[in-house]
Amino acid sequence: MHILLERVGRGDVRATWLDLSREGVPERMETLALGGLPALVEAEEAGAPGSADRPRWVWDDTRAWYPALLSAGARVERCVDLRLCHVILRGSTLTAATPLARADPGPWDAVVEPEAEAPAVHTALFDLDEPADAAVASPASVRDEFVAQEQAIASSADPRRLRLLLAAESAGALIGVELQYAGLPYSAERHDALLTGLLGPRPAYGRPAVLEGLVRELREQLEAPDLNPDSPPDLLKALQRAGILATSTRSWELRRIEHPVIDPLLRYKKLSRLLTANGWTWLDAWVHDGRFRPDYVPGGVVTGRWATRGGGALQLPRQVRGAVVADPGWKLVVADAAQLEPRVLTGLSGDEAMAAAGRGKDLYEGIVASGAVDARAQAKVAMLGAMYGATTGESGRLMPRLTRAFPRAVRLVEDAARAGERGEKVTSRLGRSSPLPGGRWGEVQSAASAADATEADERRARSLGRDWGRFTRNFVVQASAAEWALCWMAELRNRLTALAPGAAFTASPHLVYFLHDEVIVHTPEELADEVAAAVRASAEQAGRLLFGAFPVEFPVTAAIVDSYAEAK
DNA sequence: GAAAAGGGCGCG
DNA sequence: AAAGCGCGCCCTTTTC
Repeated sequence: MHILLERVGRGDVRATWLDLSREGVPERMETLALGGLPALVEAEEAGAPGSADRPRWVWDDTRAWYPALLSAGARVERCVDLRLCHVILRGSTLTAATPLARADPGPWDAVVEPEAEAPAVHTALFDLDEPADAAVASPASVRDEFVAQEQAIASSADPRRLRLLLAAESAGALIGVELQYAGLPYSAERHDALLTGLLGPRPAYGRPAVLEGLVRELREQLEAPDLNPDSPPDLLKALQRAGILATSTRSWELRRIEHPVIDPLLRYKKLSRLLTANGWTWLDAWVHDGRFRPDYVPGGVVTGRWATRGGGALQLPRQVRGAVVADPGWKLVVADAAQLEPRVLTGLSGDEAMAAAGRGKDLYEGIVASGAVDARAQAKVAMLGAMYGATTGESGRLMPRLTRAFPRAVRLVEDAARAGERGEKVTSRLGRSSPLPGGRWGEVQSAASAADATEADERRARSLGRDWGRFTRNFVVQASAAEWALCWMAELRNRLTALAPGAAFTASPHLVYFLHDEVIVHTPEELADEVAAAVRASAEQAGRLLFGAFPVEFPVTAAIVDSYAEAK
């Protein structure tokens, strides 16, 4: 049963019960005040979890509906996020022939401006004074859009995969809101202690003492009393005056130079980065009441990966992970999918040899054992090179050996690269397609094939083509890996709910962090082992959902710890 | 004086 | 060894 929700009039919501087997004819409709919605949701969600008569809530945008429901204690098991699904169906090669994909851009294609959207965590319970244009959809369009999407899926080239993708994407939208609601358990005290230990006490203004001392040292050693080490041109000039032949001020380049100024300079860079990215200002802005609550954006990346808005949650440095600490009596289960992308490539290509290499062990060790390369580091660099399109260096040199050992896997990424070079779309396992090259790509390519094309035109076109080929090469793997991760997390979410039936969301095991191929669950100590088992079982299930019976394994590590820093 | 671009670095 | 993919965010410099 689908229940469509849309805003009507001022402060009302219309719920429409729709049974798809009845041609989109509504079973019943009900208009209620917004304040009454949590009660409706709770009543409809009260059935046995997972049973067929469970509702699937259909709305324009999960971020606009779910935070207030969650705050009111109304948890939702399943939804359809029409905005996210629309993006997928408009772009997918599997639905290219459908009316939904062929129509001119409409309101559902509008980019949602971050500032037009209420910050999810601060949304009051259905603010009645919300401006009228806040709703994305006009009153009639939720049902029209839902019906159009259903039609597009049904007439697509692979409805099963698309349905799975859209369900996973929508589950991701729910999880994104729940992650923010729960927050990552975070000790501001530990973070502050770490900063103070490395930088000195928090200054009222200006640089902390340790950084100030380093700047003084740099200025003396380089005999540049006005040096601003934060200015790359300034710094480069000072280095060159001191006889250091660097072409940039990047740390990895400086690291190879032997000179007494390099050590303090590298220390300055590291500490300065810590201060500006995750210093006290960051702490004040993002950590409150023992929780770090970043603003996740499911589907925020072209490949279907998530993005974040503010807080930099997906770049939380290893350096500060000791501040992520479980509550007393609780544990963190930190889970990481081992070598996810190469394993996804294995499944995509049906490469039996690579599946065997990854069976029961570290995939890179397995590649060494297969005789393709001599050392684990080589296996890793070769695989990354294949998936990213490396042509030079060690990675490029290893490609022929990798190709000989795993022809199917390598052919899959090569084919994706060639398609991109021709300006075609490529499509992930479940049906997310890459965008077409934009900007001046078309012009450049036609200029290069024109009769009067110069050599420079051709070079430029080839270079742009290769660039786009590397993007599509990586797209098929990264997008499919993102799908695996969504399925993993959605499955895990259901299993966690089942571990503590009837318990309030944040009083039972729940997801608190997601990082592409890694999740953290916050759980009462006594359930930690069961959570770890659920994490592994969910990974197996995700593998089956994407690749059926093909024997590619998806091992996950699951560490039961008090602090994130203790994992791996 | 604001916006865009560039350099750099954190994460996967 | 620092290339080859996807990001977000900070600071400085350049451009409008």
